[in-house]
Amino acid sequence: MADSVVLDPVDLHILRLLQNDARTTYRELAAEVGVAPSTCLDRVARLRRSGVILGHQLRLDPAKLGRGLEALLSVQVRPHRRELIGPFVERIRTLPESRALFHLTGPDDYLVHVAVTDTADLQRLVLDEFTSRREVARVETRLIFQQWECGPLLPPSSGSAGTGH
Amino acid sequence: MADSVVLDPVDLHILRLLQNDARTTYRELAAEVGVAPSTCLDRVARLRRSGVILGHQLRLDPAKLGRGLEALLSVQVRPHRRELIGPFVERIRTLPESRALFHLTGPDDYLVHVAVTDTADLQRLVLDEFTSRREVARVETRLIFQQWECGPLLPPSSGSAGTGH
DNA sequence: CTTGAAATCTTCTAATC
DNA sequence: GATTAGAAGATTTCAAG
Repeated sequence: MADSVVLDPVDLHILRLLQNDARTTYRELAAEVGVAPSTCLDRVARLRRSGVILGHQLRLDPAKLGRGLEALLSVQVRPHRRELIGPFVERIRTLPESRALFHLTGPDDYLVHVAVTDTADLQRLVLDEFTSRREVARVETRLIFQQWECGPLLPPSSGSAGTGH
Repeated sequence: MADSVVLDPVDLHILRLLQNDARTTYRELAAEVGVAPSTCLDRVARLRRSGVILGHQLRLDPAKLGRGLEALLSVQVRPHRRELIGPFVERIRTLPESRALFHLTGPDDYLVHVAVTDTADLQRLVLDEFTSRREVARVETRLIFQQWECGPLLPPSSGSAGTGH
């Protein structure tokens, strides 16, 4: 299920192009990669089936939606037991302010990436949704000055990833 | 530039649908929202022009690409001056292991989300690309057990965001 | 993997409300 | 000013080689 997949240079080329712009047409992909459009269709369908491509996502600007302030919240959940962390995760995941949630090693159990209107909104969020919860032992808030997406995700340098199956 | 934009219920409905699946056709959007396909085209084009929609992105599974271990690195850069942090950011952004980079308030200046092959790969990355740099004063590594994407990004509850421009 | 054709989708113009 | 209908042009998709 989590095993890596064998990718040839054509797959990698297609993935790089689609990561650059997920709306690139099969015709353009074909011209760029040097195969027929139907081959690109076939490759992309296979990459979807094999789970390499999880989906197509819209990137939105939170500031344009009235959520111009972003922050990371480090949260300790104590005691750190399944019957407490399950509901915690579910609640945090469904908050409209939450963008991403990580379960981590280390003293802080969770990291929550949130997008809010302003500092007052952030204060409300921390007080009403985090520190008010019995299982939340500690919350540390850090504001995000700036963030960057990084280059395309590709297999480690060898070129074809792992041993496949 | 970062001002929020006025969105009516049709825009919000379209955004919700596209965040669910960015490949939804205008025809399907139209049927769901209750307007003509050409209207959907128009709305989406406007949302792009106004900057609400930044682009279309492919979501990939790092594990399937041979990067089954993810981690967050907290980094202190000292002294924290522009002539040092500029090259640092540029270098980290272009690492194939980097997925996202945040400049933060608080004692740790940067948070780097990385995807690597295994713990040996992570050790190499930390030693060769972080602690070996003169301006990196401290690196704290936390492994990611699990991560979740959260619900669709929408304007704060009032329904239409901000005052527009 | 490619060709080629059919179905579907995107996109534009003109007309309408 | 925004929306719709309809038509032309692309694109996607499939079957056959």
